[in-house]
Amino acid sequence: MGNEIALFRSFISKKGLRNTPEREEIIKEIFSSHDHFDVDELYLRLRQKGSRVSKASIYRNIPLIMESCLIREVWHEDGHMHYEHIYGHGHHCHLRCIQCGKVIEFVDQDLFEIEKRLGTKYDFEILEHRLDVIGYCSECRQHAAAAGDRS
Amino acid sequence: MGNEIALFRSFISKKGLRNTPEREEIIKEIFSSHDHFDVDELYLRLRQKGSRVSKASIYRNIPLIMESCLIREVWHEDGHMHYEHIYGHGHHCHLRCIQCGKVIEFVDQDLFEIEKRLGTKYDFEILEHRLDVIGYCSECRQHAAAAGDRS
DNA sequence: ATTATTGTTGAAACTAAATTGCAATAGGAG
DNA sequence: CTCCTATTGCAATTTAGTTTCAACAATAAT
Ligand SMILES: [Mn+2]
Ligand SMILES: [Mn+2]
Ligand SMILES: [Zn+2]
Ligand SMILES: [Zn+2]
Repeated sequence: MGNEIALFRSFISKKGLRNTPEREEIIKEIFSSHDHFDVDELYLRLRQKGSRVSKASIYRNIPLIMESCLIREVWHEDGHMHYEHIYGHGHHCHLRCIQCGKVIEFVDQDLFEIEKRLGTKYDFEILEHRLDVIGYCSECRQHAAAAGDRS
Repeated sequence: MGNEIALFRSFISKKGLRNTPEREEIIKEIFSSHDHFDVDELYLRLRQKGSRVSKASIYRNIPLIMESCLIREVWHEDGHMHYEHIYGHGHHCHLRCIQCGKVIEFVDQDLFEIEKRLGTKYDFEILEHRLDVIGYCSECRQHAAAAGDRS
């Protein structure tokens, strides 16, 4: 999978916009890792590799990368937005540890049933669902138990 | 239901904090409507009723009101956080129209099954789930169809 | 190849949400 | 009532995100 660049290039061209080295650097850096990311992190990663791309350019290009369906917003945390890949990643939801921040991705077919049921009941044309399940992972629960904080 | 005030009062006392007229005004105003709300809106509602409570006090008290389980964060939209009642409101999820902003609250028992399944599979102690289902409501779909935008 | 058009860039200014420092005030325990 | 210290309003600050602007560069036309 190194197709993101080509896809984004053609998306940009089709919109009558221009392919620039900055756009290439940004999209490459985003897809150089499979993790969830945020703007600041991405900016630092680019800088560390010697790129001179500005934060303004990242902020300006993220909406385009979302529009091209390569990434999407996942959650707003610590005062800023976080993103993840869509391309090459398939639909999934998140199980998150409130203590250590661990994230587990999962897919549950029943959610599509629920979606369908809701669409019928409330006469909605449903585009997507986002389920976040939050709690304590096994490590964090063990630590808490050892410390005697919770049951 | 006018019990929120008493509950918050005793929560504040138990924490060794102080009950003030500002806290009373804020909690009363929050529970004077059943709608989702944000800080600015709440501030304006208070001012219109002649309250002199500052925004800083609202920002300082919202975390306490959340800690007392009377309200919670629902979603971050238009650059700021939105909240909703928990007390007197029961757990529910949201179906939202991406076009007009309409929000429908629903409860689906299958979600608790999914929760349970995930807890077992990934060894998590689950605290809660949040499901947002987004799409177009029937009115918005009709308008779009009339305008010939989508199928 | 040259030129014209116009989208893109980095830097800096700006906006708005949320937080914090501070001096004045006021709960509430004793 | 007295004292201790939490809370308040205000203003300053911080930070995410947007916008302005002049220099630049991708692309199409000539
Ligand atoms: Mn993910
Ligand atoms: Mn709700
Ligand atoms: Zn954990
Ligand atoms: Zn609608």
